[in-house]
Amino acid sequence: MSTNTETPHTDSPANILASACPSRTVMRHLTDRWTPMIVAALSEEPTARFSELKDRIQGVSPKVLTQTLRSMERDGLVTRKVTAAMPPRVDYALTPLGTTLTAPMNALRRWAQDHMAEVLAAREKYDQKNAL
Amino acid sequence: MSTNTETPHTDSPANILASACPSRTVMRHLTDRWTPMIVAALSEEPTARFSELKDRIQGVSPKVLTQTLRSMERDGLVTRKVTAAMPPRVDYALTPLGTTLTAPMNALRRWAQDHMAEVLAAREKYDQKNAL
DNA sequence: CAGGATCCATAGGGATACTG
DNA sequence: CAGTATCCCTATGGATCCTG
Repeated sequence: MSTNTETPHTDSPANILASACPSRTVMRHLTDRWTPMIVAALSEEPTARFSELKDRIQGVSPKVLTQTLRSMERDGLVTRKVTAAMPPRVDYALTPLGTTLTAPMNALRRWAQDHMAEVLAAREKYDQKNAL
Repeated sequence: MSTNTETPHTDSPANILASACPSRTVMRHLTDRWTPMIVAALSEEPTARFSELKDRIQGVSPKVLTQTLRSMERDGLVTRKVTAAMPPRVDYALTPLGTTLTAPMNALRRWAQDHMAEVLAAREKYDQKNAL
């Protein structure tokens, strides 16, 4: 496909640390406030309606949930299937690409949950030392 | 320690999806704009000076880098060692706790880098379909 | 039900200049 | 060198009301 016959599949100069690298925009979306939670919810319940998501992800507003879902859809992480009817029904699910995200994303989720206490303790200690 | 003699070590009701759960604040810090990059940098180079970090993490301003490092220090992820001298020298490194983060965090980083092209392609396709 | 529309608040973060 | 100090801006996200 390319004129370069060397390094056939190692052609990933992508680097988060480089400011011009597009992978940064990818990373930023992955770290959007609600993205990890949507991934978490959809990895537990493979397909979910809008209001199911809204209920399971406590505290998210409909507007922002929509925004984030759209962004994820645009990035190819999520599918949106509309079933025209009354009342309307829209189902969200992870794409194959999105599914490959669940492992790393849930790992991060677990880290946050598992180390919550340690982090909280560290914060207290830090705040004490540095004069509340 | 507790009056509850059951489920001795399963006492982690931490859940990202619950709005009141403190793990959310942990997660939010993990997904701060520059946190993943600092973890990436410090996992490659175990100890680094301020300006080294600033150079390796392209585009970060000194102010925001300081902010993020402070926040990570407070959360117990990073140590800050000052060597008083002229010129001053400050070294940053991951704590043991912070080190346990490198795996999940770098997994996410790799995902972003490895799937960059796919995501970019998905975006283009989406934008075309939905009238640029 | 699934959002779109609107208005609004704030905090995250950028640029620059300065200092111990 | 390793930051602070300032000023500023806009993008993220919250609240509320409305609609196909």
